[in-house]
Amino acid sequence: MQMTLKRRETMHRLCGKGLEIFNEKGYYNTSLDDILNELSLSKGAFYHHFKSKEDYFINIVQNLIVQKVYALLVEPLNHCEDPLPAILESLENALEPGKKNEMAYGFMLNDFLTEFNKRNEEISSHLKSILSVWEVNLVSVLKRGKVDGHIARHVDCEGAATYIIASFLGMRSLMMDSTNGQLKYQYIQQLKQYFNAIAAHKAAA
Amino acid sequence: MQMTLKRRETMHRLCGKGLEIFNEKGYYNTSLDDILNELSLSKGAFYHHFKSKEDYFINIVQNLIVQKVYALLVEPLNHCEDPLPAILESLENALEPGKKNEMAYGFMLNDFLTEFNKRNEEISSHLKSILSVWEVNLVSVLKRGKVDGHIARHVDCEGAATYIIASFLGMRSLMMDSTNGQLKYQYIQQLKQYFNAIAAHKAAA
DNA sequence: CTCTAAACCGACCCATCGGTCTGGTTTCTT
DNA sequence: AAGAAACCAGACCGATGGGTCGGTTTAGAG
Repeated sequence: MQMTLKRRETMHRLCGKGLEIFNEKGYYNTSLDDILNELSLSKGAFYHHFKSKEDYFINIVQNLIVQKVYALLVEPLNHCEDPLPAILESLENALEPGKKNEMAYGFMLNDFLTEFNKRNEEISSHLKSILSVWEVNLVSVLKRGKVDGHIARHVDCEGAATYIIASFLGMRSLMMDSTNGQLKYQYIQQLKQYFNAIAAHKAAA
Repeated sequence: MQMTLKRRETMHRLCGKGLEIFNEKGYYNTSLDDILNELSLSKGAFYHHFKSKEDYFINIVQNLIVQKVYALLVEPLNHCEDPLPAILESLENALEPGKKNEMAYGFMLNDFLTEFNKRNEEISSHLKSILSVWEVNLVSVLKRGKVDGHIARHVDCEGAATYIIASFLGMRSLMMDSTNGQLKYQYIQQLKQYFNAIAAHKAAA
């Protein structure tokens, strides 16, 4: 039983540090030794726990990234009254630079998505399925908002969800280097304009 | 003189095929031999014309990609009356799948941007400067639109430009695999909503 | 204290790929 | 014709990095 604990602990350390460095330098630009040296572990230790670099990364995706996306972008939408402000807040939150240099700028789906596209079908599909979860949830929240009278009836919820996701992914691309806080502010402002266009406008209260 | 022509012709073939394959498989995932075999050329030929793979790609960026962006996204905006519809059309155009399988889906700035980020500062900066040209032009066109009374006075043109670019880049991320024509349609529709929000609404005509 | 198996080490293997080098062939110049 | 310069072929080099393998340590069970 203790051995299983040790195993878990090591795997956990590997995954955590792995995500950190992969996010920093990219998957293909990070060698196993880069990570292993950092943790003072050896190749042998690594291959004792994971069958390949790919297997390792999939593990990271499914354990850490999924959780991150869910916590930041999915869950917060499910306990709100008016969806539009809630979505806005979740996006703003996800674009927030992490405390210290840890996991800067929310999460990194877009970078990985692009990196694995046309290069590793397996990993790509895992990442895409994460996006899909987000999208489905967005659509459902938007539809609810329509029923509740917060969103105009003419709005195409699927289209809106896609559009929101696209703008968010693109924003992360633009923010990838320059720590330009301005960008985030601009984005939120413009998104508000868009949300204003699809919100239900109550008869003058 | 003839020699110079030969040189140009070979370099041109190399760049064309290079962009095609790099776009297809990514820069780091494409070896020189991949390209050379396709053209029945040798390493010797290659290194006679370019000093390195990096030099080669920069050549491609500055000759081919710059032109593509300019022709698709910059130039069309400079001879229009109302900027908003013109922008919309240029984006729609840029998302169009190329004829045949040649240069599918407009261009590929976002993919390269992500690939070189944190990996090759030199190439990154070239790519970013292309984005910058686009952005500056967008801003200037939007400002003109404001003066001409097509765009509401309260609009932050810089913010709007950033937002448009972000949504476009993100859209290309989403479209990268699935040949989902639906996506493009959805995007254009939602963008229209946004444009509607920042357009100047003439007093009931 | 032993014995076993999990955990771990690190030298090694090997495929890939950017880049070099040598030498050959075509093309232009004189 | 002949020499130079451009052009190209392809064997080779060196570094990198994923993956392997035999051996060593550690820790819990009996």
